[in-house]
Amino acid sequence: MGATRTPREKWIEEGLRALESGGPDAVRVEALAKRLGVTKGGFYGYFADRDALLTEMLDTWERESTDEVVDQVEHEGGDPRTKIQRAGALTFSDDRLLPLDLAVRDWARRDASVAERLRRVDNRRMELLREMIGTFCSDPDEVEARSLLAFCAAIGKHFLAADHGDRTRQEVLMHAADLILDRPRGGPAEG
Amino acid sequence: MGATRTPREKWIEEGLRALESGGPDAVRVEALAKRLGVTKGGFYGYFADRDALLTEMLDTWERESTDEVVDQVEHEGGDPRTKIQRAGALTFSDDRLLPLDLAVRDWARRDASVAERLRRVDNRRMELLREMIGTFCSDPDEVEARSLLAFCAAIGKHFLAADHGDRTRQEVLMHAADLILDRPRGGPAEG
DNA sequence: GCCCGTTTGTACGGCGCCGTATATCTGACG
DNA sequence: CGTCAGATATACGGCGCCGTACAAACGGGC
Repeated sequence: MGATRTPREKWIEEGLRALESGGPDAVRVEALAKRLGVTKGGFYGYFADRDALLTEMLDTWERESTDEVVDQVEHEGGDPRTKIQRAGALTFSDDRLLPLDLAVRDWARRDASVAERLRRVDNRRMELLREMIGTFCSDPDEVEARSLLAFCAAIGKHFLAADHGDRTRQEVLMHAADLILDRPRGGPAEG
Repeated sequence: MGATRTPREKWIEEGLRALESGGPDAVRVEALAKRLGVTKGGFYGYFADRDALLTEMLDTWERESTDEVVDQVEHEGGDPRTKIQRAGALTFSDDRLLPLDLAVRDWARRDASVAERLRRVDNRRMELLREMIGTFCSDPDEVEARSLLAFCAAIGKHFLAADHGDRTRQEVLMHAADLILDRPRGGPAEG
């Protein structure tokens, strides 16, 4: 049988890249093919249509955003606090997951099925935050409020365009983390 | 002269509606025309091209999001704290400005000129937050951190899909506001 | 070297959209 | 009631994309 130059995963990868940089509307079969140095000829052998690709892209994203993060964290070990911080760093690091996360987050505002997936993912992340914050805060209502603030800050900082005078965004965020994590000034930075 | 059935503003309004519900890619001349019960015939009398419409839409948004909010607040009077709270309520109320805000915010991630506009708008809003929070907090670093958190929460809550067990999002947010505004439990809700 | 299934390229019809050119309509005004 | 300017409709060519049909290239097994 002929060698597979452009397998399923390649299309999904390229699709996710397009999603990152241009939203779901930028995921176009012919455009992806061009970027892959191929024509769309092979595409319809793997996917019924464009929607099927979008669905598989979301499957991939959901898996990478939850299971793989959890697996990797569990595999590396460490005390609970370290694990949770590593999970946060993985999820909200600037490399691959974050831009995808922001794109999916916006997409979810316009598509109920995407919103449902995001809900599952966000719930798992909130669970991690509750765990971490629960280690130093006993009031459950306050744990929930602090977790929400931490999550909002982790997401919101990328949707926010304001300046901070002499300070850098990073400095202000560290200070905000001090408030959320209820620790004196200048603690270690969060993810 | 013939009566103007579909003046400039109608196109901009409809364009903003499309932006809200489908992002910038959903702003299509012929689609807008159909929703207005017209053909695109008249459109190119008002606008050079589709980009010109997008620019004017952003002009309108920027004006409504800043000047008009400020004017309206100043006009109604009240003590400073009330004014600032009203500004927040206007900006982050759920009717018209908010969905538009979220759409522009996402758009800004992919278009530098939109990002520049958003920066101007966000800076004005941050200024209001600093003022409000400065009324009860004297440390400037802390004012900045709390303002950022408040802003992130106001934006982030709409991009967040997590549940909160028995609590409602609103309850958790009120609790979070207590933390940000450094007040004992159960203070009045923020916008 | 030759089948044969798989993968890829090419060609096609259709659609929705952009922007232009030109025809038609409409209301104000004389 | 006609005229005229501006607003709108219609028609057009072009483009990029979708999904299908079919033809060409490729590589393993014989």
